[in-house]
Amino acid sequence: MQLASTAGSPEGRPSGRPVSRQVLADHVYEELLASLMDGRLEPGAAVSIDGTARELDVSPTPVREALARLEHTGMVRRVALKGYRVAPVFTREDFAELMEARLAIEPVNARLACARLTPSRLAELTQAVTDLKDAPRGPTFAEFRDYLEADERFHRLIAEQTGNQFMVAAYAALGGQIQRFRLFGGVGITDADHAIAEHQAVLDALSSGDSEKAAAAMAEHVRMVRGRAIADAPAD
Amino acid sequence: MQLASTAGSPEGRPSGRPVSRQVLADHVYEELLASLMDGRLEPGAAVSIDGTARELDVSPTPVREALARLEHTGMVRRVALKGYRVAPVFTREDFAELMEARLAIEPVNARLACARLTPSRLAELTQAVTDLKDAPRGPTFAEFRDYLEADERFHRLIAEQTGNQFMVAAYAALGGQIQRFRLFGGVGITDADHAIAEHQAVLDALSSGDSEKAAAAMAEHVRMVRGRAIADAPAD
DNA sequence: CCGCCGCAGGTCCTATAGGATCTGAACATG
DNA sequence: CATGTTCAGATCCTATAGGACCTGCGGCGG
Repeated sequence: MQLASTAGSPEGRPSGRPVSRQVLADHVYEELLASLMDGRLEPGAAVSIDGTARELDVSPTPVREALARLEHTGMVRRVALKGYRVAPVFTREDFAELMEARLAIEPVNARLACARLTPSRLAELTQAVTDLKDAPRGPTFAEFRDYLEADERFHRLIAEQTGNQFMVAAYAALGGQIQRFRLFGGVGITDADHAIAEHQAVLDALSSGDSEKAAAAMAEHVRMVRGRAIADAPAD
Repeated sequence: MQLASTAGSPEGRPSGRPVSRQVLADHVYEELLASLMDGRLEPGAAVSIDGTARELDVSPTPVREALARLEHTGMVRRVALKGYRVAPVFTREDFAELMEARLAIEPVNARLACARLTPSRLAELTQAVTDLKDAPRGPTFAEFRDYLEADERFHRLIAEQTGNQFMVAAYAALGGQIQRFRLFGGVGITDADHAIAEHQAVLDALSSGDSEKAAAAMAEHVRMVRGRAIADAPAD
């Protein structure tokens, strides 16, 4: 088994990955996803297949495949013969619907995760909350990027800890939207102190082993997020 | 604005769709999805890109795009540089997880749908239950195909009736798996009489306007499905 | 008889070419 | 001035070509 060297690239990989070779479409997918998550692509902006291919210096074929995958996540939308566009900005109704969905799913995740929590996973969750507390919260995006990442990681870890592939899939279908909303929903991280306290409460409930308490703490957290966003968000 | 005539097709569309032209990749996607839903592609079977392209008489490019979309539904799985395979058979654990996820999502859907049920939607739901009762239940697949379709339609209509795009997405992520399990999970439609009664109960609760009752009826239905499947399914 | 090697076919992956369509702007006309 | 037309560029969509990799099979040496 030798390293992949699909194209010329005569200099070889820096310290080549031994296995799990990567396909160009995967690279394009991750690149586009990062652009969407980081807000480099604004809602409504067109995502040209040919243009992206030129920008990433690949052919349109892998870009087309990456975008086809992205479409199913709701981050981009496609119109036949017209191309892809970044999904439009969230309205208040969208936000209310998203929170309703989170309320249906995340407390269940917390309850299931609590029942089979392992020490190593608990450590990861604790680390996420610690990162949340330590993350800078400056005004520019670069400065609260780590905060958002830790927040998303906390919720995703709980979903994964359920051990239920379908609950993970259901959360993943929402997770990207949650992240996107944080960027463009009009509410910054003015609620950091409250949010950190709520995350800590969820973590405490989980480590106590009381499933119902964990579910309740998560439900309370989501409700509080909803309440603060409604209070802060500008009228649309 | 004129009709699409992408390829030769000199005879034109039978009664051409005025708008919403179709792209080859869409056609391939629907064709593959139908094959998966109908069980023509068995779990674990390889889905060759080139082979599918030859079979449908198109180039590999649209097939690749269609498969990229299908991957995100969980119906097929992809291994880099090795191709796509139909997702493997459900185990008992998979089934238990799927039912857990349904229990988290579908009662919420019933409650939300109940709160904003329109007469026309109620008529559609009633029709679905009627179709369920009238559908043949013979031993061969062709004979209970309509039964499965009506069953899936009933649940999907409720999800759509919530008016919540995220709950629809969450259900859709499960819907395909539910359908697939019905085909290969080892349990046929021996439970039709019970299932029909439960669907009727959900419908009655919905039309009564009692949201909590609707949610309870749906939860009961899912629990009963789980119970019957566990009783019927062979040990794996 | 058993293991190794080369080869052919199939498959995946990417790039490229070319036809069809959309978009926007310049231009002509009432 | 308003409106319709034309045209060029960009874009989408599909087909095709070719390189890299895997797999199975027949032949050869031990």
